[in-house]
Amino acid sequence: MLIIELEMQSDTPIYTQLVNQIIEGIASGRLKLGEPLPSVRSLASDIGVNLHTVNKAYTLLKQEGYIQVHRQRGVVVDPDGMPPVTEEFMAKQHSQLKPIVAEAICRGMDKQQLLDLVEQIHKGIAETDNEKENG
Amino acid sequence: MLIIELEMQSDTPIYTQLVNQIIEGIASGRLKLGEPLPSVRSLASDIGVNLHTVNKAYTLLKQEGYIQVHRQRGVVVDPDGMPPVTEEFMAKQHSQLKPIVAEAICRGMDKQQLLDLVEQIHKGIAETDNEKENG
Amino acid sequence: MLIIELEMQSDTPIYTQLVNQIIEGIASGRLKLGEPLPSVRSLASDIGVNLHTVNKAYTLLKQEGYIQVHRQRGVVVDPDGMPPVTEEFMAKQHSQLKPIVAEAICRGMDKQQLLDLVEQIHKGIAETDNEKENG
Amino acid sequence: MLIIELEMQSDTPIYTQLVNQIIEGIASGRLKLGEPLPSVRSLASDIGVNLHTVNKAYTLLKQEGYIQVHRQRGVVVDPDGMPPVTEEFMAKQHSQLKPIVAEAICRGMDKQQLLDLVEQIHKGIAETDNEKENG
DNA sequence: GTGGTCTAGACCACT
DNA sequence: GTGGTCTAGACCACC
Repeated sequence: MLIIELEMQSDTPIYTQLVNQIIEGIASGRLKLGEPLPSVRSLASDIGVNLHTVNKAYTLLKQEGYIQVHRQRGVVVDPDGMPPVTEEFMAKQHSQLKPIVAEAICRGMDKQQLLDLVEQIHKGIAETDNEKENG
Repeated sequence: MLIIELEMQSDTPIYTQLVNQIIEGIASGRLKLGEPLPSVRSLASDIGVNLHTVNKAYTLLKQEGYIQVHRQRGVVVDPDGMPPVTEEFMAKQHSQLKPIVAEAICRGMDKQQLLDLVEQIHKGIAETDNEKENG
Repeated sequence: MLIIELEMQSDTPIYTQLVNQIIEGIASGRLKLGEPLPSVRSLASDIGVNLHTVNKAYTLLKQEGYIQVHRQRGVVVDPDGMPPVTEEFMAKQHSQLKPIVAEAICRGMDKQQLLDLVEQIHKGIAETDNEKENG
Repeated sequence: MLIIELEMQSDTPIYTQLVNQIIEGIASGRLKLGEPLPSVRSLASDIGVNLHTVNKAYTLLKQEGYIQVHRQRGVVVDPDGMPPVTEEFMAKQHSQLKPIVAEAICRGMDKQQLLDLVEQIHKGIAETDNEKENG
């Protein structure tokens, strides 16, 4: 089971934190394709948030193609694979990264430092992935 | 003068878009240290938003150390330089980058593609800077 | 509940008076760590000011680390403790105290009188704290 | 002559900075009773601010009894001595000190640290005073 | 119902 | 004319 850690005083909405952590779970391999996720009800009670909040997160993940929601089988990580790298997605990545990169430049981080940071984050997420490959 | 382009129907608050674009302006060298920014009122009327929205953006930029409100020269890019790379800043960068990297991994972008994207964005911002150097 | 007393004709902005009184409430122990504060709207209507004025006070207190906006519990005194004594804070204290001390010297208060005044104010704030300890 | 140092990007109005620095000049003994101050015009041009700003500072200092303004002799530190410690003054000191002390308590400065800080500031101002005594 | 955001319009302090 | 403050009223996102 994926361990969800929420910061209730963050400015990031809870449903967004949920979405992010589930996507990170998939990216890291802790959640495998086809693997079941807890029901809206049980997850909501587990992490102590409103049903609507979990529901919103699941709805978003479904819309973007990360999960499937079946009446009987429940919620599962989409067994047919992840959504592709669309132009729309690239545009979103670009617009999200731009202000981050700009701020880094302003404060004097050079390009290599920034790339190192991204690489470090990538490693931090993907290393569990290797365990999956070997497991 | 910096050209501000707002997306009024974006989910990103207008004041945040303003903050980002001004930071990008500084990062790109289009806005130089000590350079004056338009007054709250004139910028607000120029871009067609309320004065308070611009004021909020300026207040945030001031708090983070990007600009100063000089009693005689008005609002200027902080002539004493940009805020440093603090631990707090690195933590913010990390938490902002993490979900972006995770989503990229999920969708099958490999590490190099991601690094290339960041590098491309970096170039896109910094190239105006070079024009300044050479100009 | 903390009793807020505002002087509407003071030259001190209302939001600053609010910030000060809430900080005094925490210092005196009348507001404990983790204790909830009234919502922006209810406090605004209670003390008869605009919602934005209260909001500005809360925003400042949040930025300085005195309070948190918890997504479920609402606004609370930061349960993780108060902000530390940073160099920046000491510098602010110094620059605020300097003109006060200078004026006292001019008017002939000697050092001991001044120290007594500070001690008296300190007691005045901290004594409620003792009541809490003993109560 | 008193050296005036203004911070144009401070949130403290320039006229207030002027008032404070002149009072500190008197407190430290660098400005003696009866000593002449520069005219509004010359001071304004010296420090590069508007006439009105200097005028406002002098007006306030006169109202509080720190200086005298004569048509012929010009502006002088009041030769008859400084204003006394009135109840009104004590009330002002109290209300100014209260939020400073409260914030110090919140952040964990103990009473002695605070008293030490005040004493240190007092010394910093008054030590020039001794030179006056000996001079 | 909560805080967050935006608008519109007003007054004041400062320079 | 500048920024700072305050008000009033509105809509939205979140829970």
